Amino acid sequence: MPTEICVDCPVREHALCSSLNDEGVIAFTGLCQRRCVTAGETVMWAGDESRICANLVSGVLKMVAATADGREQIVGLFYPADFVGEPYAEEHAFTVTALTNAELCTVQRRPFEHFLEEHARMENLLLQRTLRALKEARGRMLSLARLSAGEKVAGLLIDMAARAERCVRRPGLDHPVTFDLPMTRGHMADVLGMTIETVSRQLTKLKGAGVLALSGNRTVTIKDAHALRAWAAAR
Amino acid sequence: MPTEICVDCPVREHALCSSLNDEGVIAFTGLCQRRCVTAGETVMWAGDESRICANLVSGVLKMVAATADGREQIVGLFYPADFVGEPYAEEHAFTVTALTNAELCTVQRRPFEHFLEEHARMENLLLQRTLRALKEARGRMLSLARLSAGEKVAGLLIDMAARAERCVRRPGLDHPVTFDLPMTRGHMADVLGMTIETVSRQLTKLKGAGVLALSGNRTVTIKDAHALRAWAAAR
DNA sequence: CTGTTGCCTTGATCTGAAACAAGGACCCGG
DNA sequence: CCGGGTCCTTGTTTCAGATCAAGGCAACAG
Repeated sequence: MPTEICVDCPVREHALCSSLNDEGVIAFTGLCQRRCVTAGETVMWAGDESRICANLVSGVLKMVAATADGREQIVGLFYPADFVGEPYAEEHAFTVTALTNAELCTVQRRPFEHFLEEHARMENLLLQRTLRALKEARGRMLSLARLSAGEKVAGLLIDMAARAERCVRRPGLDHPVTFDLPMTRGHMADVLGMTIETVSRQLTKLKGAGVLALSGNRTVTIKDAHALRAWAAAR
Repeated sequence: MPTEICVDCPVREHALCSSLNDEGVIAFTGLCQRRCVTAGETVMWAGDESRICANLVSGVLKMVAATADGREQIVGLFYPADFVGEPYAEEHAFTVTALTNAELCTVQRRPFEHFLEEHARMENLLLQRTLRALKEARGRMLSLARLSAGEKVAGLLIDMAARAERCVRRPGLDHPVTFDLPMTRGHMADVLGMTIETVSRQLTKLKGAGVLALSGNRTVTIKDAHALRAWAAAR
């Protein structure tokens, strides 16, 4: 039977742990440690020794790549149940920072690698997730390199809406949908490889075209999902 | 003892197969089939069912992502010993095409997935390689989104020189090094998210600055590796 | 109530790279 | 030797998005 730390875990069915039987969960729990971080706190620093990995329990994290002179690019976002960290790497290549308050279930990297050896189903699930993350990263390379500002913003809105929807409603992105952006304009710019000003202008343009309504800085209503998709594909 | 197909395999020590003992190699060989492709031939089509995976034996392949209206971005290059394909995916997300004549050692996807289950060391090696590919893809996201044309070209030259060097000489990228570019200007542009013209102009600029010498379309001499690195980091 | 701070919008200007256009070098087949 | 590819370079023009600059607005502390 799973130990106490896990019984009320909100991501028990979705995180890597879902690959384990009760016995496995008990063994894994012995290696894990819960950790809470506050918004803005950095969990892993690029260049530091890769000592821990983690399953994200709640909150949102960003992974940031940076040039020597300080230009930054968000190269990954992590949501609850996602796996974070770089097993088999000696040091972290990127910095991981909390966008919101967050809760992590951390494991030491070495013991985790060893644990994988003995739990093939978890290793396999990690492989499948890594392959999916790789596919997603490649898709984003296309987007960063070849889409216009308008396409990028529209695409990101669709992604975020889908993710927000999945939490509250069944899928199907049609007819007015209202949700809160999980990030600031600045973070959107960092994800899309643009500047804050350009993101803001594109949102204003979308509003002017009657595709969106904006209220406050964070709340968005998609008034015309069809038009938004067209915008994402062609503008 | 490995079967005939493998005894003279040039990547036997570097491909996924290196994780197998002789027994494993024999079993794996039973699933494999050699296939030769000519430059320009497409090996996997985006949208097609994912039916095969492969180890690249010789040659170079590109993986291309494309928008609906035809804009393209190379999201990965494959060199000998690299693993190509999308296990656990129902269909290919990207198109893979040979840049040069190439030789592949192909496996049916399903039997391969099944084989992995029974050969944990190969699965683990694939996991490690996938993690490394993911890290590389993320690094390229930074480059695509935030570097200038000059930085991108200089960086790619350094990468290609390092890869060429590794084949002929010991590492150490100092003092004049001459090598052949493994791709056209057009491919460089597709990798870097730019146009042919801009690539060409940057090379001309590098030549003018005395950092490079160009002879013919493909042959490059790095005359000042230090300056080239500076160019990659700052221009 | 007021000053501060963080986040967002909007306007004006600038600029790097794309787009467009023309021509050169090389290769190959006939 | 010629004609037609393919690939590369170079010049000119154009434009999307960056940069610079100025406020607006809400939340919050004092």
